[in-house]
Amino acid sequence: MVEPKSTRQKSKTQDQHIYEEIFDAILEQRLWPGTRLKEESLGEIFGVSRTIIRRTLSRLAHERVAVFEPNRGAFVAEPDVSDARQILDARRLMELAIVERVAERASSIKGEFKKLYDLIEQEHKSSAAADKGTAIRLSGEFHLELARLSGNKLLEGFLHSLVPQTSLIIALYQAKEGSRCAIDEHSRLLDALKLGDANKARRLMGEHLDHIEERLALDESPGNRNLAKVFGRRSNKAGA
Amino acid sequence: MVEPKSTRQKSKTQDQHIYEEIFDAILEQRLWPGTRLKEESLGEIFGVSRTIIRRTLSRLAHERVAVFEPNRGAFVAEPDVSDARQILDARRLMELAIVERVAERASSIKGEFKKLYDLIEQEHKSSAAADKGTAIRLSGEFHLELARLSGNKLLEGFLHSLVPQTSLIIALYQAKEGSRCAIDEHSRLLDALKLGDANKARRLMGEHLDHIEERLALDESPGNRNLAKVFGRRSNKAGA
DNA sequence: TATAAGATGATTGTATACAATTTACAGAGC
DNA sequence: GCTCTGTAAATTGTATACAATCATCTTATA
Repeated sequence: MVEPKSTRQKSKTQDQHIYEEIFDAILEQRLWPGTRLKEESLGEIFGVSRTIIRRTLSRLAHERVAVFEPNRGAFVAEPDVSDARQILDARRLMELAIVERVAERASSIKGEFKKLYDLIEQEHKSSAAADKGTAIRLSGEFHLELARLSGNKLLEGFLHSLVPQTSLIIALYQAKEGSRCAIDEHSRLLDALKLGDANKARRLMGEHLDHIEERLALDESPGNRNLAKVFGRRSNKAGA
Repeated sequence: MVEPKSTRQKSKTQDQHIYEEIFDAILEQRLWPGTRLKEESLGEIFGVSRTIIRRTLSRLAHERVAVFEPNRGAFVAEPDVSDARQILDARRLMELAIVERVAERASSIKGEFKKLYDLIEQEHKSSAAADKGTAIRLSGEFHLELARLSGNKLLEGFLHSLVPQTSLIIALYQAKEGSRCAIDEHSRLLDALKLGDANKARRLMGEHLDHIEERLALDESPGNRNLAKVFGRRSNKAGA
Protein backbone atom coordinates (compact mmCIF):
# COMPACT_ATOMS: atom_id res chain seq x y z
CA MET A 1 0.00 0.00 0.00
CA VAL A 2 0.98 3.60 -0.54
CA GLU A 3 3.01 2.86 -3.63
CA PRO A 4 5.04 5.28 -5.73
CA LYS A 5 1.98 5.70 -7.95
CA SER A 6 3.99 7.18 -10.79
CA THR A 7 5.37 4.10 -12.48
CA ARG A 8 3.37 0.87 -12.44
CA GLN A 9 -0.06 0.59 -10.89
CA LYS A 10 -1.96 1.06 -14.06
CA SER A 11 -4.98 -1.15 -13.66
CA LYS A 12 -4.68 -1.50 -9.94
CA THR A 13 -5.59 2.10 -9.32
CA GLN A 14 -9.21 1.22 -9.94
CA ASP A 15 -9.07 -1.30 -7.13
CA GLN A 16 -7.32 1.25 -5.02
CA HIS A 17 -10.02 3.84 -5.60
CA ILE A 18 -12.87 1.53 -4.67
CA TYR A 19 -10.95 0.23 -1.70
CA GLU A 20 -10.36 3.74 -0.41
CA GLU A 21 -13.99 4.70 -0.87
CA ILE A 22 -15.11 1.82 1.32
CA PHE A 23 -12.23 2.38 3.72
CA ASP A 24 -13.19 6.03 4.16
CA ALA A 25 -16.85 5.16 4.53
CA ILE A 26 -15.98 2.90 7.42
CA LEU A 27 -13.68 5.48 8.96
CA GLU A 28 -16.42 8.09 8.75
CA GLN A 29 -18.89 5.56 10.12
CA ARG A 30 -21.15 5.87 7.14
CA LEU A 31 -20.82 2.12 6.76
CA TRP A 32 -21.98 0.45 9.93
CA PRO A 33 -20.69 -2.85 11.32
CA GLY A 34 -22.74 -5.71 9.92
CA THR A 35 -23.74 -3.88 6.76
CA ARG A 36 -24.03 -6.23 3.86
CA LEU A 37 -21.69 -5.57 0.98
CA LYS A 38 -23.53 -6.94 -2.02
CA GLU A 39 -21.23 -7.51 -4.93
CA GLU A 40 -23.51 -6.54 -7.77
CA SER A 41 -24.69 -3.36 -6.05
CA LEU A 42 -21.14 -2.24 -5.42
CA GLY A 43 -20.25 -3.13 -9.01
CA GLU A 44 -23.02 -0.90 -10.32
CA ILE A 45 -22.09 1.93 -7.99
CA PHE A 46 -18.47 1.95 -9.09
CA GLY A 47 -19.08 0.89 -12.68
CA VAL A 48 -17.03 -2.28 -12.64
CA SER A 49 -17.75 -5.96 -12.75
CA ARG A 50 -18.00 -8.24 -9.76
CA THR A 51 -14.46 -9.40 -10.45
CA ILE A 52 -13.04 -6.11 -9.26
CA ILE A 53 -15.44 -5.79 -6.35
CA ARG A 54 -14.63 -9.29 -5.26
CA ARG A 55 -10.91 -8.50 -5.18
CA THR A 56 -11.56 -5.39 -3.13
CA LEU A 57 -13.76 -7.27 -0.67
CA SER A 58 -11.16 -9.97 -0.44
CA ARG A 59 -8.60 -7.37 0.58
CA LEU A 60 -10.93 -5.87 3.14
CA ALA A 61 -11.59 -9.34 4.52
CA HIS A 62 -7.90 -10.02 4.80
CA GLU A 63 -7.57 -6.82 6.81
CA ARG A 64 -10.42 -7.99 9.03
CA VAL A 65 -12.52 -5.00 8.11
CA ALA A 66 -14.99 -7.16 6.24
CA VAL A 67 -16.01 -10.76 6.75
CA PHE A 68 -17.01 -13.34 4.17
CA GLU A 69 -19.83 -15.66 5.09
CA PRO A 70 -19.67 -18.54 2.63
CA ASN A 71 -22.40 -18.38 0.01
CA ARG A 72 -23.92 -15.45 1.84
CA GLY A 73 -21.59 -12.66 0.92
CA ALA A 74 -19.42 -10.07 2.58
CA PHE A 75 -20.35 -7.93 5.54
CA VAL A 76 -18.69 -5.11 7.38
CA ALA A 77 -17.03 -6.78 10.35
CA GLU A 78 -18.63 -6.76 13.79
CA PRO A 79 -15.80 -7.30 16.25
CA ASP A 80 -17.07 -8.81 19.48
CA VAL A 81 -15.70 -7.79 22.86
CA SER A 82 -12.86 -10.27 22.70
CA ASP A 83 -11.92 -9.10 19.20
CA ALA A 84 -12.08 -5.52 20.38
CA ARG A 85 -9.63 -6.15 23.20
CA GLN A 86 -7.23 -7.85 20.82
CA ILE A 87 -7.48 -5.04 18.31
CA LEU A 88 -6.83 -2.38 20.93
CA ASP A 89 -3.95 -4.38 22.37
CA ALA A 90 -2.35 -4.75 18.95
CA ARG A 91 -2.97 -1.13 18.14
CA ARG A 92 -1.29 0.07 21.31
CA LEU A 93 1.73 -2.05 20.54
CA MET A 94 1.93 -0.62 17.04
CA GLU A 95 1.31 2.98 17.91
CA LEU A 96 3.93 3.03 20.64
CA ALA A 97 6.47 1.42 18.32
CA ILE A 98 5.58 3.91 15.62
CA VAL A 99 5.97 7.07 17.66
CA GLU A 100 9.24 5.73 18.99
CA ARG A 101 10.54 5.30 15.47
CA VAL A 102 9.23 8.66 14.31
CA ALA A 103 10.92 10.36 17.24
CA GLU A 104 14.19 8.62 16.45
CA ARG A 105 14.03 9.78 12.84
CA ALA A 106 12.78 13.26 13.70
CA SER A 107 15.91 15.09 12.65
CA SER A 108 16.12 13.39 9.27
CA ILE A 109 12.48 13.90 8.29
CA LYS A 110 11.95 17.47 9.43
CA GLY A 111 10.24 18.46 6.18
CA GLU A 112 7.75 15.65 6.45
CA PHE A 113 5.90 16.96 9.47
CA LYS A 114 3.97 19.48 7.46
CA LYS A 115 1.22 17.09 6.48
CA LEU A 116 0.63 16.26 10.13
CA TYR A 117 0.14 19.91 10.98
CA ASP A 118 -2.19 20.29 8.02
CA LEU A 119 -4.23 17.35 9.22
CA ILE A 120 -4.54 18.81 12.68
CA GLU A 121 -5.69 22.10 11.20
CA GLN A 122 -8.27 20.37 9.05
CA GLU A 123 -9.42 18.47 12.11
CA HIS A 124 -9.97 21.76 13.88
CA LYS A 125 -12.07 23.04 11.02
CA SER A 126 -14.21 19.92 10.74
CA SER A 127 -14.66 19.91 14.47
CA ALA A 128 -15.76 23.51 14.44
CA ALA A 129 -18.17 22.79 11.61
CA ALA A 130 -19.55 19.90 13.62
CA ASP A 131 -18.69 17.64 10.69
CA LYS A 132 -18.17 14.60 12.84
CA GLY A 133 -17.61 12.11 10.05
CA THR A 134 -14.82 14.07 8.46
CA ALA A 135 -13.28 14.83 11.82
CA ILE A 136 -12.89 11.23 12.82
CA ARG A 137 -11.61 10.28 9.39
CA LEU A 138 -8.96 12.99 9.65
CA SER A 139 -8.03 11.73 13.07
CA GLY A 140 -7.46 8.30 11.58
CA GLU A 141 -5.43 9.79 8.78
CA PHE A 142 -3.25 11.52 11.35
CA HIS A 143 -2.35 8.18 12.85
CA LEU A 144 -1.80 6.68 9.40
CA GLU A 145 0.51 9.49 8.37
CA LEU A 146 2.45 8.96 11.59
CA ALA A 147 2.78 5.30 10.66
CA ARG A 148 4.12 6.30 7.27
CA LEU A 149 6.74 8.49 8.90
CA SER A 150 7.93 5.58 11.00
CA GLY A 151 9.80 4.52 7.90
CA ASN A 152 8.64 0.94 8.32
CA LYS A 153 6.27 -0.18 5.61
CA LEU A 154 5.20 -3.21 7.59
CA LEU A 155 4.19 -1.29 10.69
CA GLU A 156 2.43 1.10 8.37
CA GLY A 157 0.53 -1.75 6.77
CA PHE A 158 -0.45 -3.27 10.09
CA LEU A 159 -1.74 0.01 11.44
CA HIS A 160 -3.60 0.54 8.19
CA SER A 161 -5.73 -2.45 9.06
CA LEU A 162 -6.05 -1.53 12.74
CA VAL A 163 -7.36 1.98 12.21
CA PRO A 164 -10.63 1.03 10.50
CA GLN A 165 -11.07 -1.84 12.92
CA THR A 166 -10.82 0.64 15.76
CA SER A 167 -13.45 2.68 13.99
CA LEU A 168 -15.77 -0.32 14.01
CA ILE A 169 -15.15 -0.86 17.71
CA ILE A 170 -16.00 2.73 18.47
CA ALA A 171 -19.15 2.46 16.40
CA LEU A 172 -20.22 -0.58 18.39
CA TYR A 173 -19.04 0.17 21.89
CA GLN A 174 -18.56 3.88 22.42
CA ALA A 175 -20.62 4.78 25.46
CA LYS A 176 -19.65 8.35 26.15
CA GLU A 177 -19.41 10.83 23.36
CA GLY A 178 -16.52 13.22 23.32
CA SER A 179 -14.08 14.62 20.83
CA ARG A 180 -12.82 11.29 19.65
CA CYS A 181 -9.15 12.05 19.39
CA ALA A 182 -8.75 15.18 21.39
CA ILE A 183 -7.03 17.38 18.86
CA ASP A 184 -4.84 18.91 21.54
CA GLU A 185 -3.47 15.47 22.21
CA HIS A 186 -2.43 15.17 18.60
CA SER A 187 -0.85 18.58 18.83
CA ARG A 188 1.17 17.89 21.94
CA LEU A 189 2.25 14.52 20.58
CA LEU A 190 3.48 16.13 17.40
CA ASP A 191 5.49 18.68 19.37
CA ALA A 192 7.23 15.95 21.32
CA LEU A 193 7.93 14.05 18.13
CA LYS A 194 9.48 17.05 16.43
CA LEU A 195 11.87 17.42 19.35
CA GLY A 196 12.75 13.75 19.07
CA ASP A 197 11.59 13.09 22.60
CA ALA A 198 10.73 9.40 22.27
CA ASN A 199 9.85 8.86 25.91
CA LYS A 200 7.46 11.75 26.05
CA ALA A 201 5.94 10.75 22.74
CA ARG A 202 5.36 7.23 24.00
CA ARG A 203 3.76 8.54 27.15
CA LEU A 204 1.48 10.92 25.28
CA MET A 205 0.46 8.27 22.78
CA GLY A 206 -0.27 5.88 25.62
CA GLU A 207 -2.49 8.41 27.31
CA HIS A 208 -4.15 9.23 24.02
CA LEU A 209 -5.07 5.59 23.57
CA ASP A 210 -6.20 5.38 27.18
CA HIS A 211 -8.64 8.17 26.53
CA ILE A 212 -10.08 6.41 23.52
CA GLU A 213 -10.50 3.19 25.47
CA GLU A 214 -11.99 4.94 28.47
CA ARG A 215 -14.94 5.97 26.39
CA LEU A 216 -15.73 2.38 25.44
CA ALA A 217 -18.01 0.02 27.33
CA LEU A 218 -16.21 -3.26 26.78
CA ASP A 219 -17.37 -5.12 29.85
CA GLU A 220 -19.36 -8.16 28.96
CA SER A 221 -22.57 -7.18 30.73
CA PRO A 222 -25.03 -6.31 27.98
CA GLY A 223 -26.56 -3.53 29.98
CA ASN A 224 -23.55 -1.36 29.53
CA ARG A 225 -23.22 -1.86 25.83
CA ASN A 226 -24.22 0.43 23.09
CA LEU A 227 -27.87 -0.21 22.39
CA ALA A 228 -27.12 -0.54 18.74
CA LYS A 229 -25.08 -3.59 19.58
CA VAL A 230 -27.83 -5.18 21.60
CA PHE A 231 -30.48 -4.89 18.91
CA GLY A 232 -29.58 -6.07 15.44
CA ARG A 233 -28.65 -3.44 12.96
CA ARG A 234 -28.25 -5.11 9.62
CA SER A 235 -30.24 -2.46 7.88
CA ASN A 236 -28.05 -0.17 5.77
CA LYS A 237 -27.76 -0.87 2.09
CA ALA A 238 -24.30 -1.14 0.64
CA GLY A 239 -22.70 2.12 -0.47
CA ALA A 240 -25.22 4.43 -2.06
CA MET B 1 -6.28 -16.90 9.19
CA VAL B 2 -6.12 -20.17 11.00
CA GLU B 3 -9.87 -20.45 11.18
CA PRO B 4 -11.93 -23.04 13.02
CA LYS B 5 -12.13 -25.07 9.82
CA SER B 6 -15.13 -27.05 11.04
CA THR B 7 -18.06 -24.78 10.33
CA ARG B 8 -17.97 -22.44 7.37
CA GLN B 9 -15.05 -22.36 5.03
CA LYS B 10 -16.58 -24.57 2.43
CA SER B 11 -15.21 -23.32 -0.82
CA LYS B 12 -12.41 -21.35 0.72
CA THR B 13 -10.58 -24.46 1.79
CA GLN B 14 -9.37 -24.89 -1.76
CA ASP B 15 -7.81 -21.47 -1.60
CA GLN B 16 -6.37 -22.33 1.75
CA HIS B 17 -4.75 -25.48 0.45
CA ILE B 18 -3.06 -23.79 -2.49
CA TYR B 19 -2.02 -20.91 -0.31
CA GLU B 20 -0.40 -23.24 2.20
CA GLU B 21 1.41 -25.16 -0.50
CA ILE B 22 3.04 -21.99 -1.78
CA PHE B 23 3.58 -20.74 1.75
CA ASP B 24 5.39 -23.93 2.72
CA ALA B 25 7.42 -23.93 -0.47
CA ILE B 26 8.70 -20.48 0.41
CA LEU B 27 9.36 -21.48 4.00
CA GLU B 28 11.34 -24.50 2.85
CA GLN B 29 13.12 -22.34 0.29
CA ARG B 30 11.99 -24.45 -2.60
CA LEU B 31 10.55 -21.30 -4.11
CA TRP B 32 13.30 -18.77 -4.51
CA PRO B 33 12.90 -14.99 -4.33
CA GLY B 34 12.14 -13.62 -7.78
CA THR B 35 10.58 -16.81 -9.06
CA ARG B 36 7.81 -16.11 -11.48
CA LEU B 37 4.40 -17.36 -10.45
CA LYS B 38 2.63 -17.92 -13.73
CA GLU B 39 -1.10 -18.13 -13.27
CA GLU B 40 -1.94 -20.77 -15.85
CA SER B 41 0.89 -23.06 -14.73
CA LEU B 42 -0.21 -22.89 -11.13
CA GLY B 43 -3.79 -23.47 -12.21
CA GLU B 44 -2.81 -26.65 -14.03
CA ILE B 45 -0.71 -27.85 -11.11
CA PHE B 46 -3.52 -27.44 -8.63
CA GLY B 47 -6.36 -28.27 -11.00
CA VAL B 48 -8.22 -24.98 -10.67
CA SER B 49 -8.88 -22.02 -12.88
CA ARG B 50 -6.90 -18.81 -12.89
CA THR B 51 -9.65 -17.24 -10.80
CA ILE B 52 -8.60 -19.21 -7.74
CA ILE B 53 -4.89 -18.82 -8.39
CA ARG B 54 -5.35 -15.12 -8.80
CA ARG B 55 -7.04 -14.85 -5.43
CA THR B 56 -4.27 -16.80 -3.80
CA LEU B 57 -1.59 -14.66 -5.40
CA SER B 58 -3.47 -11.59 -4.37
CA ARG B 59 -3.36 -12.76 -0.78
CA LEU B 60 0.34 -13.52 -0.98
CA ALA B 61 0.92 -10.09 -2.46
CA HIS B 62 -0.99 -8.45 0.34
CA GLU B 63 1.25 -10.25 2.80
CA ARG B 64 4.28 -8.99 0.87
CA VAL B 65 5.42 -12.51 0.09
CA ALA B 66 4.66 -12.05 -3.58
CA VAL B 67 4.73 -8.97 -5.76
CA PHE B 68 2.50 -8.09 -8.70
CA GLU B 69 4.14 -6.36 -11.61
CA PRO B 70 1.32 -4.92 -13.70
CA ASN B 71 0.71 -6.83 -16.89
CA ARG B 72 3.77 -8.95 -16.16
CA GLY B 73 2.51 -11.21 -13.44
CA ALA B 74 3.34 -12.20 -9.90
CA PHE B 75 6.78 -13.00 -8.55
CA VAL B 76 8.07 -14.24 -5.25
CA ALA B 77 9.16 -11.08 -3.44
CA GLU B 78 12.81 -10.03 -3.36
CA PRO B 79 13.15 -7.78 -0.33
CA ASP B 80 16.05 -5.40 -0.72
CA VAL B 81 18.34 -4.47 2.16
CA SER B 82 16.06 -1.69 3.33
CA ASP B 83 13.02 -3.98 3.20
CA ALA B 84 14.97 -6.61 5.09
CA ARG B 85 15.78 -4.22 7.92
CA GLN B 86 12.14 -3.19 8.17
CA ILE B 87 10.96 -6.78 8.20
CA LEU B 88 13.40 -7.77 10.92
CA ASP B 89 12.52 -4.70 12.94
CA ALA B 90 8.82 -5.47 12.73
CA ARG B 91 9.40 -9.11 13.46
CA ARG B 92 11.37 -8.34 16.61
CA LEU B 93 8.61 -6.08 17.82
CA MET B 94 6.03 -8.81 17.21
CA GLU B 95 7.97 -11.71 18.62
CA LEU B 96 8.78 -9.88 21.84
CA ALA B 97 5.17 -8.87 22.27
CA ILE B 98 4.07 -12.41 21.56
CA VAL B 99 6.31 -14.16 24.07
CA GLU B 100 5.31 -11.60 26.65
CA ARG B 101 1.67 -12.44 26.11
CA VAL B 102 2.26 -16.17 26.05
CA ALA B 103 4.17 -15.93 29.32
CA GLU B 104 1.34 -13.96 30.88
CA ARG B 105 -1.19 -16.58 29.82
CA ALA B 106 1.04 -19.52 30.67
CA SER B 107 -1.01 -20.77 33.59
CA SER B 108 -4.29 -20.71 31.69
CA ILE B 109 -3.01 -22.49 28.57
CA LYS B 110 -0.91 -25.21 30.13
CA GLY B 111 -2.35 -27.92 27.91
CA GLU B 112 -1.52 -26.01 24.77
CA PHE B 113 2.24 -26.30 25.05
CA LYS B 114 2.27 -29.84 23.77
CA LYS B 115 2.35 -28.90 20.11
CA LEU B 116 5.41 -26.74 20.73
CA TYR B 117 7.28 -29.65 22.27
CA ASP B 118 6.22 -31.83 19.36
CA LEU B 119 7.52 -29.29 16.90
CA ILE B 120 10.86 -29.13 18.68
CA GLU B 121 11.11 -32.89 18.59
CA GLN B 122 10.31 -32.98 14.89
CA GLU B 123 12.92 -30.29 14.36
CA HIS B 124 15.47 -32.50 16.06
CA LYS B 125 14.61 -35.40 13.78
CA SER B 126 14.73 -33.36 10.58
CA SER B 127 17.97 -31.82 11.69
CA ALA B 128 19.45 -35.23 12.35
CA ALA B 129 18.27 -36.43 8.97
CA ALA B 130 19.90 -33.39 7.40
CA ASP B 131 16.51 -32.49 5.96
CA LYS B 132 17.19 -28.80 5.90
CA GLY B 133 14.01 -27.74 4.14
CA THR B 134 11.74 -29.42 6.63
CA ALA B 135 13.84 -28.24 9.54
CA ILE B 136 13.52 -24.58 8.68
CA ARG B 137 9.83 -24.95 7.95
CA LEU B 138 9.30 -26.50 11.36
CA SER B 139 11.26 -23.70 12.94
CA GLY B 140 8.89 -21.25 11.30
CA GLU B 141 5.91 -23.25 12.49
CA PHE B 142 7.24 -23.08 16.03
CA HIS B 143 7.15 -19.31 15.89
CA LEU B 144 3.69 -19.37 14.32
CA GLU B 145 2.33 -21.67 17.00
CA LEU B 146 3.76 -19.33 19.60
CA ALA B 147 1.93 -16.49 17.92
CA ARG B 148 -1.29 -18.48 18.09
CA LEU B 149 -0.81 -19.00 21.81
CA SER B 150 -0.46 -15.27 22.33
CA GLY B 151 -4.24 -15.23 22.17
CA ASN B 152 -4.19 -12.26 19.84
CA LYS B 153 -5.42 -13.05 16.34
CA LEU B 154 -3.99 -9.85 14.96
CA LEU B 155 -0.47 -10.41 16.22
CA GLU B 156 -0.81 -13.94 14.91
CA GLY B 157 -1.79 -12.64 11.50
CA PHE B 158 1.01 -10.12 11.38
CA LEU B 159 3.61 -12.71 12.29
CA HIS B 160 2.12 -15.02 9.72
CA SER B 161 3.21 -12.61 7.05
CA LEU B 162 6.58 -11.88 8.66
CA VAL B 163 7.74 -15.48 8.91
CA PRO B 164 7.86 -16.22 5.18
CA GLN B 165 9.32 -12.79 4.54
CA THR B 166 12.12 -13.63 6.93
CA SER B 167 12.61 -16.84 4.98
CA LEU B 168 13.10 -14.79 1.82
CA ILE B 169 15.62 -12.57 3.55
CA ILE B 170 17.59 -15.55 4.72
CA ALA B 171 17.54 -17.00 1.23
CA LEU B 172 18.93 -13.77 -0.14
CA TYR B 173 21.32 -12.60 2.52
CA GLN B 174 22.41 -15.46 4.72
CA ALA B 175 26.22 -15.43 4.64
CA LYS B 176 27.15 -17.97 7.26
CA GLU B 177 25.41 -21.28 7.42
CA GLY B 178 24.39 -22.64 10.76
CA SER B 179 21.44 -24.33 12.32
CA ARG B 180 18.97 -21.64 11.48
CA CYS B 181 17.02 -21.52 14.66
CA ALA B 182 19.23 -23.25 17.15
CA ILE B 183 16.81 -25.82 18.50
CA ASP B 184 18.20 -25.43 21.98
CA GLU B 185 17.13 -21.81 21.88
CA HIS B 186 13.58 -22.85 21.15
CA SER B 187 13.78 -25.32 24.02
CA ARG B 188 15.05 -22.86 26.57
CA LEU B 189 12.53 -20.27 25.44
CA LEU B 190 9.71 -22.73 25.87
CA ASP B 191 10.89 -23.59 29.39
CA ALA B 192 10.85 -19.94 30.38
CA LEU B 193 7.41 -19.51 28.85
CA LYS B 194 5.95 -22.44 30.75
CA LEU B 195 7.15 -20.89 33.99
CA GLY B 196 5.52 -17.62 33.00
CA ASP B 197 8.82 -15.79 33.19
CA ALA B 198 8.09 -12.97 30.76
CA ASN B 199 11.35 -11.15 31.27
CA LYS B 200 13.48 -14.18 30.64
CA ALA B 201 11.35 -15.15 27.64
CA ARG B 202 11.79 -11.69 26.14
CA ARG B 203 15.53 -11.86 26.68
CA LEU B 204 15.81 -15.31 25.13
CA MET B 205 13.68 -14.38 22.15
CA GLY B 206 15.76 -11.23 21.66
CA GLU B 207 18.94 -13.25 21.65
CA HIS B 208 17.39 -15.81 19.35
CA LEU B 209 16.59 -13.09 16.83
CA ASP B 210 20.06 -11.62 17.29
CA HIS B 211 21.55 -14.92 16.26
CA ILE B 212 19.43 -15.06 13.12
CA GLU B 213 20.42 -11.54 12.17
CA GLU B 214 24.09 -12.12 12.91
CA ARG B 215 24.25 -14.66 10.13
CA LEU B 216 22.98 -12.15 7.57
CA ALA B 217 25.11 -9.86 5.45
CA LEU B 218 22.91 -6.80 5.25
CA ASP B 219 25.55 -4.15 4.71
CA GLU B 220 25.07 -2.41 1.41
CA SER B 221 28.45 -3.31 -0.09
CA PRO B 222 27.72 -5.84 -2.82
CA GLY B 223 30.85 -7.81 -2.05
CA ASN B 224 29.38 -9.17 1.12
CA ARG B 225 26.08 -10.18 -0.36
CA ASN B 226 24.99 -13.58 -1.31
CA LEU B 227 26.23 -14.21 -4.81
CA ALA B 228 22.79 -15.36 -5.83
CA LYS B 229 21.59 -11.85 -5.13
CA VAL B 230 24.28 -10.21 -7.21
CA PHE B 231 23.62 -12.29 -10.31
CA GLY B 232 20.03 -12.57 -11.47
CA ARG B 233 18.26 -15.73 -10.52
CA ARG B 234 14.92 -15.62 -12.26
CA SER B 235 15.30 -19.15 -13.43
CA ASN B 236 13.06 -21.49 -11.45
CA LYS B 237 9.76 -22.45 -12.95
CA ALA B 238 6.71 -21.98 -10.79
CA GLY B 239 5.76 -24.88 -8.60
CA ALA B 240 6.59 -28.24 -10.21
C1' DT C 1 -54.57 -20.68 11.53
C1' DA C 2 -50.07 -22.52 11.93
C1' DT C 3 -46.66 -25.27 9.95
C1' DA C 4 -43.97 -27.55 6.66
C1' DA C 5 -42.64 -28.69 1.93
C1' DG C 6 -41.70 -27.19 -2.51
C1' DA C 7 -40.88 -23.99 -6.05
C1' DT C 8 -38.94 -19.62 -7.45
C1' DG C 9 -35.85 -15.86 -7.35
C1' DA C 10 -31.68 -13.79 -5.82
C1' DT C 11 -26.79 -14.10 -4.82
C1' DT C 12 -22.45 -16.08 -4.49
C1' DG C 13 -18.59 -19.24 -6.39
C1' DT C 14 -16.03 -20.77 -10.33
C1' DA C 15 -14.74 -21.20 -15.04
C1' DT C 16 -14.24 -19.34 -19.35
C1' DA C 17 -14.16 -15.87 -23.11
C1' DC C 18 -12.41 -11.75 -24.72
C1' DA C 19 -9.56 -7.47 -24.62
C1' DA C 20 -5.24 -5.21 -23.49
C1' DT C 21 -0.53 -5.45 -22.80
C1' DT C 22 3.89 -7.29 -22.89
C1' DT C 23 7.48 -10.25 -24.73
C1' DA C 24 9.96 -12.64 -28.33
C1' DC C 25 11.46 -12.97 -32.73
C1' DA C 26 12.32 -12.00 -37.53
C1' DG C 27 13.70 -9.00 -41.00
C1' DA C 28 14.84 -4.48 -42.89
C1' DG C 29 17.88 -0.70 -42.78
C1' DC C 30 22.22 1.48 -41.48
C1' DG D 1 27.43 -6.90 -37.45
C1' DC D 2 24.19 -4.09 -34.87
C1' DT D 3 19.98 -1.72 -33.95
C1' DC D 4 15.43 -0.68 -34.76
C1' DT D 5 10.76 -1.81 -36.12
C1' DG D 6 6.75 -4.56 -36.93
C1' DT D 7 4.31 -8.74 -36.37
C1' DA D 8 2.97 -12.98 -33.77
C1' DA D 9 2.73 -15.51 -29.53
C1' DA D 10 2.10 -15.53 -24.77
C1' DT D 11 0.26 -13.65 -20.60
C1' DT D 12 -2.27 -10.78 -17.78
C1' DG D 13 -6.67 -7.93 -16.74
C1' DT D 14 -11.60 -7.68 -16.92
C1' DA D 15 -16.19 -9.03 -17.96
C1' DT D 16 -19.49 -12.41 -18.50
C1' DA D 17 -21.70 -17.00 -18.45
C1' DC D 18 -22.94 -20.81 -15.87
C1' DA D 19 -23.39 -23.73 -11.68
C1' DA D 20 -24.24 -24.10 -6.79
C1' DT D 21 -26.23 -22.35 -2.78
C1' DC D 22 -29.27 -19.73 -0.02
C1' DA D 23 -33.47 -16.85 0.97
C1' DT D 24 -38.25 -16.09 0.21
C1' DC D 25 -42.77 -16.83 -0.96
C1' DT D 26 -46.59 -19.87 -2.15
C1' DT D 27 -49.40 -23.59 -1.27
C1' DA D 28 -51.00 -27.81 0.62
C1' DT D 29 -52.20 -30.05 4.82
C1' DA D 30 -53.25 -30.95 9.55
